[in-house]
Amino acid sequence: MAYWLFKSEPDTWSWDQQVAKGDEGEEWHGVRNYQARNNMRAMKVGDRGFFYHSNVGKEVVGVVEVCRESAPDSTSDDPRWDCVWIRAIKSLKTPVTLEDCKVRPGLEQMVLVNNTRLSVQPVSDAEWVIVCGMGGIDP
DNA sequence: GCCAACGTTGGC
DNA sequence: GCCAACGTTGGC
Repeated sequence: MAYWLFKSEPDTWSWDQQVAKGDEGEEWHGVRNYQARNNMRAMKVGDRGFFYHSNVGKEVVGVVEVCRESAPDSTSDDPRWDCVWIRAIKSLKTPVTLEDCKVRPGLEQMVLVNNTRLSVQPVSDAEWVIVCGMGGIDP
């Protein structure tokens, strides 16, 4: 199973809104970046991801699961843009801030730390375990 | 609100 | 195919 990280500005789409969608989940639409899209195309149903609040909070707040594989983005007429659906699994007991990640040994290579502008990114197995630990949840 | 980093666009 | 101009993201 692969791990990912999804960024959203809480003013646009927050963790609370994602949780409110329940098991049905929500289309992760609006991504217009090739790298982010390619990451979504690589996802499989059942893959897990972190839900990160950018700008406001700047912290990982929850865990999501991919519930539909990549398909054309319903909010775009451009066939280049695909996206997956994700559903909320659980909230972190303690949100893990960007600042925490920057100083945490073992997270030096994390994309969140090194490529601030990529909105859908891969997370390594080791990083997943570390961040779950920081957030007070089981991996 | 500013600005650095980065991606995309379009003229040549 | 290069590169300047421009737009967007996101941390500060």
